[in-house]
Amino acid sequence: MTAKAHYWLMKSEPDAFSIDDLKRKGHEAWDGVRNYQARNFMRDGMNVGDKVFFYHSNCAEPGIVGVAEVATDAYPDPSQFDPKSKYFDAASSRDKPRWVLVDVKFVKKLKRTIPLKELQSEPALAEMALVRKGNRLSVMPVEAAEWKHILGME
DNA sequence: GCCAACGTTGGC
DNA sequence: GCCAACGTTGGC
Repeated sequence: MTAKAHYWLMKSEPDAFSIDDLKRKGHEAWDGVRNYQARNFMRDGMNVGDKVFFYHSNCAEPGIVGVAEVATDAYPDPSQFDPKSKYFDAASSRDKPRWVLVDVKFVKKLKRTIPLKELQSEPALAEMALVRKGNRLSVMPVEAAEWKHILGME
């Protein structure tokens, strides 16, 4: 794993866990990721201190609402071992955990939501996975130039 | 709530 | 290893 700093975007449904929840709690174990690509980004790409855009999905105004920071290295997601959890995975074992998570901590709320619509209309962001049709990744990398550009839209 | 897009599963 | 069926995501 390289020590290169990365930027990321992580999606959450505000009904389940919003930027205000993160602000109130200060930090959160980002459990429930059950997609291999998203897992690999957390496991192989993330470093403590990396900055993360917090994105609200599946809501009235989807968009980027805040900034968080990676607070831990990846470790096994405990919910995969809990038969009562909706994230339980019977095919995973403690010896060979299939799913990992990182903790994220609150950095700030943006002054306003930057709506998906605006992100889609920015030529500088056309390459982002987020704005491409049909994308469903819940954890994705963001280029440094894209990061700066988006912060400039606040 | 609808449905398009996409990942995963499982029959063959 | 193909691919149809199925489940999930997420914008609208």
